[in-house]
Amino acid sequence: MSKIPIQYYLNDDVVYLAKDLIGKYLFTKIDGKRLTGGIITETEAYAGITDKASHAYNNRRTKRTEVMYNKGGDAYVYLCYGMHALFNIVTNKKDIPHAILIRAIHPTEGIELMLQRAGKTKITKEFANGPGKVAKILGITTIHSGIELTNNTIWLEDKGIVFNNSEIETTTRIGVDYAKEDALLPYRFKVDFSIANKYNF
DNA sequence: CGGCCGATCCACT
DNA sequence: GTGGATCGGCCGA
Repeated sequence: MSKIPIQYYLNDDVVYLAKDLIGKYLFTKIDGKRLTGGIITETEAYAGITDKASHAYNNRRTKRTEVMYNKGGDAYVYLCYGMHALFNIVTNKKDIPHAILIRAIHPTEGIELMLQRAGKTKITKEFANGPGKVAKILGITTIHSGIELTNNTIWLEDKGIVFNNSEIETTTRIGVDYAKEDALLPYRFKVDFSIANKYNF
């Protein structure tokens, strides 16, 4: 067990962290018994009060976004389009509302349970390639917003997987056209399914 | 209090 | 590649 410690999440460079999270393991044990998880293969950085794409832009504080102002290492989960839970990791110090959206994983642990949660029978490259799907197969819902990732419900581990820099694609973020010039920032990082797959984790 | 819409996904063509 | 599902959060009145 090599759970990532709280200090990791306090780093003040959210874009660096978003890229560094590629290759880390994300695990959940929602019912306290059964483990599910996989390797993070896609992330997006949301850089706080100066980032027009962030829920915390212009220091906006609401009941929903309040957990983004916690110190790094908490989960921020919110509902999108009325039906999809989206899982984010809060980073940086208290009152600096940075967060990283986990957009895709490469499933490795608890495959049967994850297939069951998704209502699928086999793993394809489409299985865990969107943020709504990731939360669904891991059993994450909005009730988990605000919990600490150093506990045993949702946590990350570093097992030493490092992708080559050339294997990590950097692009603009998805679905943030409303953020105008900030929609052009290179804050999305992803490893293609076929690349993660060839390592045969 | 009413109305708009989103850090999406899937079925269907 | 397109449109419908579906609802909490947010804003303006």
